[in-house]
Amino acid sequence: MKFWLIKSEGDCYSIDDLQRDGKTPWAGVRNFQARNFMRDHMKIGDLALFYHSSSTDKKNPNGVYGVAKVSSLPYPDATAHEPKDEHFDPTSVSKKKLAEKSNTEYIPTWMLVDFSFVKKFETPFTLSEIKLDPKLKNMMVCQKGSRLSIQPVLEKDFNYIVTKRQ
DNA sequence: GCCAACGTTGGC
DNA sequence: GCCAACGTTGGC
Repeated sequence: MKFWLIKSEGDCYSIDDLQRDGKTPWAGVRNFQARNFMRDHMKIGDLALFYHSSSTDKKNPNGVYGVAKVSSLPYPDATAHEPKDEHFDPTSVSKKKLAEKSNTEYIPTWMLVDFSFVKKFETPFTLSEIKLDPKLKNMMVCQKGSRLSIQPVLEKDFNYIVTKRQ
């Protein structure tokens, strides 16, 4: 079993949205490294820290707001082929057309997994808290310029953060 | 709103 | 295959 950190902009899709929905497809990831983690390394039951990024609201600082769980096998991200979608990817569409024309198998560019709600922390474990804690100094998320929206997390770091919020 | 970091694209 | 240009992320 592995552990992850998944980022979402809090005012775009928050832990509250996930709690309400119960489960959601993690659509819109358009970074190969992040996709590879979902497609090649996640297993059903893996746990992830749910991180809110890019907050401008002081009342909702950036940080870990709760826990989510991988709840599906990887499958194609349909939003990549929806022209109206924010994350529409014309390159992936032409790849599909080319495959159909040449009668070869189409391998979807973008794959995702579903995440289901596990818990919401009573108080978020903020980014500044992570940065101040020497035990967490190696976490990817607190390193400068770390833009990766899906990151692997060490089990000890995962447990440390979750335990501190129980 | 600014800007550093960094992934991706495209010309050569 | 290099690298400049460009777009996006995300912290501040």
